[in-house]
Formats: sequence, structure tokens, C-alpha cells
Amino acid sequence: MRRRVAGVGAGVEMHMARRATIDDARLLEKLGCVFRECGYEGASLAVLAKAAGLQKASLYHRFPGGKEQMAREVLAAAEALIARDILMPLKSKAPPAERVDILVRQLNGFYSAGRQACLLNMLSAAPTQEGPFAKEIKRAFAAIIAALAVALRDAGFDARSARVRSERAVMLLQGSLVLCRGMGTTRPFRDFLKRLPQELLAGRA
Amino acid sequence: MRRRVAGVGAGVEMHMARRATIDDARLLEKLGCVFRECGYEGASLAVLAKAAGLQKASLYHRFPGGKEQMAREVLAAAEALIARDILMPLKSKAPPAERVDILVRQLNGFYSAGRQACLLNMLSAAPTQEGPFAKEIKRAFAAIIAALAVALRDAGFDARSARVRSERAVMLLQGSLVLCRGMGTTRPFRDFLKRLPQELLAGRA
DNA sequence: TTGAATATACCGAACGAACGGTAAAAACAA
DNA sequence: TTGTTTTTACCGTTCGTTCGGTATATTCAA
Repeated sequence: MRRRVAGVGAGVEMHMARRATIDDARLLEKLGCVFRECGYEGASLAVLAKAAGLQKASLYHRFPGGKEQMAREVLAAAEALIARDILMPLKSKAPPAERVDILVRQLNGFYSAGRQACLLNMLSAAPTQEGPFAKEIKRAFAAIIAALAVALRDAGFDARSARVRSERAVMLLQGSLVLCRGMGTTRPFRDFLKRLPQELLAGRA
Repeated sequence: MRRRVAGVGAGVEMHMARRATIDDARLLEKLGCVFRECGYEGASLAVLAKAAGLQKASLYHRFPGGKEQMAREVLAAAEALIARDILMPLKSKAPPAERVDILVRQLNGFYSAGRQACLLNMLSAAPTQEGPFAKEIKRAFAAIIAALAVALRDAGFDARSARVRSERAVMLLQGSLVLCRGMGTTRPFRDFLKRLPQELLAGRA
């Protein structure tokens, strides 16, 4: 009777024998790929099940909350991954240039060099009416922008321009991924990554 | 038995009495709003019909090709609108700064000050596997980037940096709209528009 | 160390609802 | 009339979801 908690926690599963049939993290990753490719509506249970290598009913054993819980847990896992691999390095004590280099490398892996879309984009609804994941998405964007702004402040920018630069970098990231999907190339994303360091750090005090 | 042509043409409907029951352009606009809000999969015939103020079967009378034709014609209409209201002014003889001002104004209207998402983003599929509208979307992006680059060349930039700046502006536009949807605000888009002129023209030769 | 009892992981088959789509007739215009 | 537009009613399919059940572990009493 674990797995009942859909929340972000994911930690409190102690003193429970792991039963390795299909690893949870791997499962979430496979589902995540589908959501990133097709979006929420486009990700049917059929393709989700096929991607997971399970039957639909089996997915419901792991996610009693159904499709929405799947997306929610995928989103939470992505949030955790971002926090660990992107936000933490950004807030480290290393010199800003080095932090940005790490950021570039991590982003490249996270988005498979531009081949994979951003979950936050694919799961977000219209700005007028908020969807089921509005809160999480908003929080994730805010966290990324804030962490990037911290690194930029450490690089010598004042709070205001650090914030502006940070937000612009996230916009460029998202925009490059949109362009990749639209143009059928990964070039925009790769170009973005190449220019990101000077985009962030050029012209600092 | 008009409307058979699903293509981009939309022009060859001469010598046919227009029969104003519900205006075609207005209809396409309403459908377009749905596609921009929900994406292709999310836009069910039920909500499309409701938005159009028609029954499903009535929609099929106008779009024998079904949902795909609806999206295709909406996309073609958007392409035409972009060509007229955005590309043409960008290629005009007016001074670059003025062209950019017009661009800002048109973009603001086109995206309802950030309240409406971009059709090109909402209709594009994964970069790995191309969807039904891949060609049109790619063409639209390329046209916008090219037209913007023309204006930037006229502003004194060399071909290479004009191209880079143009592409970056489109990325910022798309990214700002993604951020608007994700954060539930129109502020990123409005900020983008405010900064767009100097983003485009600052530092020119 | 057994053997029953209990959990866990998975699956085949089916559910009602909603999907995209169609046929035929009513309503309306010319 | 004739032809177009809209509607009501329906089709087959797929949707997300649930049920009943099987196989494999794990637990625990004897």
C-alpha cells in the first residue's frame, strides 16, 4: 500500500522491500517522454502503456489516480531532477562562469540536445484558464528564474538586471525548443546553448 | 460544394455568391482561438462546435476534411494574416525603427497582449516525428525570421548578425508566450514587447 | 522448515463516456 | 422549385477507467 501519495515527497518509503519488476524511476522517465512528446491530451493511455511496456491496467496499479497522477508524478520527478542537477549547481560557490558551463551541460542533457520538448510547456494550459498543473508549473518556472538570478547576482549584476537577464535566458531556452519543434531541427537549441554563457555574463559590472 | 480545397490557396473561390450565414473569416477565427488554447488534440469537435456556435455536423459541411482541415485552414488563415500584417510592414520602405514599432503593435494585437498562445507552437509536434502541419509551420517560422532579417539588414546589420538577431527575437517571442502560459501572467510578453525595439536595433552599425 | 495467509505486480476483458465522423431530413434561401 | 445550410440522430472507434483474476513474492504461525 505504498504509492498512495502522489505528492512531491517520494522519500518516505523506508523499511519497505523494493520489489524490482520495473523500476519506478525508469517508468516515470518513459512516461515523461510521452508527455513531453504529445502533451497531456495527446498522451493516450494506449501509448503511455506501450511506452512503459505495461498494460493499461498495470499502470493503474501504480497510479491509482490515473492519467493525471501519472503526469503529476512525472512533473514532480522532473522538478526534483531540475532542483538537483540545475538549481543546486547554480547556487553553488563556484565561480559564475563555471556555474554557467555546468548549466549548459546539464541543459543539453536534460533536453537531449534539443530533441525533447519541455514538460512545462507541454503540460501548461492557456494563460486565461489554469489547468491541473498550473501551480507546479508556475513554481518550477519561478524556481529556475530565481536560481539563475542568484548566479547572476554573484556574477556582479544588480538584483534588477539579474532578474531581467535570468528571465530572458529562460525565454530564450523555451523559445529555442519551440523553434526546434516547429522547424524540425535541433539547431536553434544548440545555438542557444552555444551563446548562453555570453548571453548571461557579457557586460557585467 | 465549395470549400473542397483544403490547401493554402483560399483564393480561387471566384464567381461564387457569398452567402453570409456565418462569416467564414469569423468562423476560422473562433476555431483558431480554440486551437490556440487547447492544441490540436485538446480541441475536441464538441468545444470547436460550441465556440463556432454550430453543430458538429454543420462544421463538417464547411470542412468536409474534418478536424484536420479545420486546423489546416485556421493555420493558412493565420499565415495570410501574418503575411499581411507583419511580414509586409517589415519589408516596407519605412525607416527600420518605424517598422519595428509597427511590428510591436501588430504582435500585441496578434497575441492579444499575451493572452493568446501561438498557433505554431500549439500545433507543432515533436521534433523527432513530424506532424500533419510540419511543413506549414516550418514555412511560417522561416518566413517570419527571413522578413525580420530583411528589416535588420536595412537597419545596417550584416546578413549573418541580422539572421541571428532575427532568430533570437522569434525565440524570445515564443519563449515569452510559453512563460505567460506557464506563469499565468501576460507580463513576460508585455516586457518582451517593451524591450523588443532595442533588442533588435541596439548596437547596429 | 514448512505451509497457509497476505501483499504486490501484472494482465485480459470489459465498462460507460466521449471521440471524430456520417446520413437523412428539416429549415432556409434563391 | 432548386440548392444550400443547419439540425437531429446515429455510427464505429477510442478514450480513460475498472473489474476479476493470475502469478510471484513476502510474512508469519506452526
